Amino acid sequence: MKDRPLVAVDCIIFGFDQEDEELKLLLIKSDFESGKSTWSLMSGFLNMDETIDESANRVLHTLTGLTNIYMEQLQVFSAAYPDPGPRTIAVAYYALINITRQQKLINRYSAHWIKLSEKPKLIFDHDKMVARAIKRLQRKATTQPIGFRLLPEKFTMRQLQKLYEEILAEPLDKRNFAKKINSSGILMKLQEKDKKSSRKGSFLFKFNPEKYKERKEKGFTFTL
Amino acid sequence: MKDRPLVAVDCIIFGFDQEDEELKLLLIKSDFESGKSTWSLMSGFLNMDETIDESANRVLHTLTGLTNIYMEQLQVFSAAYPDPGPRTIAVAYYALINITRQQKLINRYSAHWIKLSEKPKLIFDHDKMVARAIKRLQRKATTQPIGFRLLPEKFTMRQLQKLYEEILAEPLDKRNFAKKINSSGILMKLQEKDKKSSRKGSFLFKFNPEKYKERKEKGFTFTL
DNA sequence: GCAAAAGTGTTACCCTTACACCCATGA
DNA sequence: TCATGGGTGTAAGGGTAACACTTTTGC
Repeated sequence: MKDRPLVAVDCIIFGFDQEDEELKLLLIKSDFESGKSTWSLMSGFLNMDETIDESANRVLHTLTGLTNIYMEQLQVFSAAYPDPGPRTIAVAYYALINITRQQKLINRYSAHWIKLSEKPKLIFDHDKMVARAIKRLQRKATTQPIGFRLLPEKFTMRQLQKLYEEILAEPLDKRNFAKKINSSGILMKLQEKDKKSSRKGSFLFKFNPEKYKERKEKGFTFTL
Repeated sequence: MKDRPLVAVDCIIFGFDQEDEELKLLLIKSDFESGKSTWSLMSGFLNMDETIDESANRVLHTLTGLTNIYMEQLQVFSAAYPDPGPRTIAVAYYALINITRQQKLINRYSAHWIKLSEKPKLIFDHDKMVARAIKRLQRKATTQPIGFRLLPEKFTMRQLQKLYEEILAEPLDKRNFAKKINSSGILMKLQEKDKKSSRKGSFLFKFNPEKYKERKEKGFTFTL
């Protein structure tokens, strides 16, 4: 009989903070060993009665209390973990969540939203996982309409653009961006305006999943 | 202490047959249970002293005797395997190999090259894995110059086009194809001609990895 | 000389990009 | 009335896609 490794599930959790308009990561701080703090991704172990996807969802749910979150498997990382302890392999998932929705449960686990630009060094090969997740997110977000998962239900064109600028790490042209998004026809323009960010106020939009589904069936593909 | 699953490694092995110009899969036929034959991917189990990548290479090497093969991890599949037996998760890899290079070892394992278009039903969730691998290959091949891995060192423009037509499952325009490939500048046109396929003969080409590396460093990206 | 595949350019269209001014509002 | 962000159109250029005829050679 073969030996078996322990299977960990590590979650790269992206959030977009509308306050400071930055992309953030949800990280866990463990203060073991006399003040030397260590940062890591949120992790758990696979149970024998669940699939890996279920496991990842459970881990995320435990931390945030959230369900129905966009999650996708990245890949398996099997680099040797620090020697003592059993052989472990890690399956990495990334998740997209809307930051404002929850804050209660997070603090219980000493989890913190950290700006991507200020990411500390993480344990094990978690840094590699994050790098990989960013690349995947960049591709996915320009290929499928998943960016909306990081925003509240109603959002302004400006917020959406800022989000994509953060994801792609490059500035985008305001007019061209609006043109492209509008021509895709998968957003509903609401009559409401958000007046927080300017005196004039800016129109709110909503993602329209039915419209997207309908177009997709006709061969349309979202591309930014 | 957590329970631990058995970790299998399953290989989706693509080959391009220059004889009949078709994309093929290397599949294993097991004739257990009175004539009822079952098809599957080439599989093995993870050893505790190797990474997953190493494991996949070992499995492939065992079957084909080949080393230095293009392999890439697809993802983990953890669907419930037929009930009896230990809990297993499977890491799928896909590989690209040049069919003509080896045939000896393959037969020992009753492995067969099967046309993609004639793929039988496979055990477990191997069908899902294959479907996934094809999609991945389609994306990768139009994005990075990996198609050459499926051809011998020297090949004609026509063979390359046929290969891409197989991968993408759609016909391509001869002139536009040559134009694009040539303008990428990563092929060397040799003086030799291959005279097997026509009286006139067609020029042979070689992939030029140095040139590709050089261009890539200047920001060039291969796209078909 | 003819059959069979190889090789080669041009044009139209679309999509992408660059770019600047007026509008609405609250203070 | 003015400061602030919101909203909008056009023109040029580059890239993609469609398309047909000539060349070479073995038989």
